[in-house]
Amino acid sequence: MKSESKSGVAGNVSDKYPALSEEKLQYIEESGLMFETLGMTRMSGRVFGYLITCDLDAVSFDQIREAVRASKGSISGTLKQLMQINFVEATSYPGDRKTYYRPTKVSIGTLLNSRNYQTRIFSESLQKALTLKTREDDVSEWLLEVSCFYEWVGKRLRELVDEWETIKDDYLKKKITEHGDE
Amino acid sequence: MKSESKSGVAGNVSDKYPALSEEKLQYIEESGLMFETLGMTRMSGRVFGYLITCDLDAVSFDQIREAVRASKGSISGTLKQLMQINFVEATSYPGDRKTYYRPTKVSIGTLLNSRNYQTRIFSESLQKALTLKTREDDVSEWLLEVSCFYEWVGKRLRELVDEWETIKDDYLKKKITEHGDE
DNA sequence: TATTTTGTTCAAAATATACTGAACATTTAA
DNA sequence: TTAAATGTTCAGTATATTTTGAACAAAATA
Repeated sequence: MKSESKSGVAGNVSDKYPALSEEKLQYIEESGLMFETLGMTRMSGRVFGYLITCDLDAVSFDQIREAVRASKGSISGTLKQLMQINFVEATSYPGDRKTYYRPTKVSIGTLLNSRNYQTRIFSESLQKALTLKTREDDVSEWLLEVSCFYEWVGKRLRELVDEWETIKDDYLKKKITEHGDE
Repeated sequence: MKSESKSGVAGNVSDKYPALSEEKLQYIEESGLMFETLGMTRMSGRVFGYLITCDLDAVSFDQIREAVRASKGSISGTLKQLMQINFVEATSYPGDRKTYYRPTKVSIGTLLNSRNYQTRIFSESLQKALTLKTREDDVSEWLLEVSCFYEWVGKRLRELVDEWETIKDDYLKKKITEHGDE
């Protein structure tokens, strides 16, 4: 016999795992759309959104599958993607043959670096354009300034990461007391 | 700087406009692929790539159309896109009913700002995830640190733009003499 | 050995996006 | 007024991407 949905809204696939709150389900969808605007797949956003809000140390393939309501194939491919870009990592437990997944808590430096990748590509393309020009005009000037700026700012950003490491404890403490504890 | 080859290797669609060098045609395609990786359309990259390398103050719809070999409809839509995001601007000349297009030479500050847009979206999404969690764990800690870092770095980046404005003349001068004039 | 668990793979279907080309609108020129 | 120039719009087509679902593989268990 199939079990009926407990929450009157959208029925759950099964009752194997505790149901997610309506808010979390909604967040998972939002995260999917957000990842899409970042050029990734909607599914990868859903999976990541689930992993960072599920309040569990790590979750199984099937648990993810149920949370985001997708096929095994889709989950399999998506997890591979997310692990490839180091957004997600796998764990396992002795006496358990399942693989468990959790968000990778990558360092600020790493995040900033991948964030800079696209900018670098763009900047390098502008530099190349400059070499192809046969006359000097305000476009040449602009191309030169922009590509130089990105080169310069790249260096400065690396310094900023170090600076953050030294001040972050104070900054975070201030932030937490501002909002009050939970 | 390189000199333009007049005898195009691959036959052009028409001889209305001077042929582009093989190198520039190749760059235009590269630019298309690059824009695609940035989440934009290939055609917008081709058009922008043409505009920044064409060595003309501004070019007509038809000139663009011939350079990138696309339909009128595609050029029309693409130019609209590029003007929408302020990568391209239109000009006109008295006694000439055509519209001419050229790359917008936007300020460093503006570029940095639009570059930050996606990051801000991502960071805000992580903040929201934090509010949905029902327990404190290392994911909460990570979410808090990352979103705080982005908030902080946003401020610092605005300072960097000011700093750039004060040093850029020296920086560019150094850059130019490094490479030597051609 | 046979069966169950835990996934992976891949062809096909569903979906989304970009591009073309013809019809249309608008303005200027003849 | 007619014709030419300059684009725009949009339906249909072409392409690319994502997702599904069934078949498959490997490992553990009965």
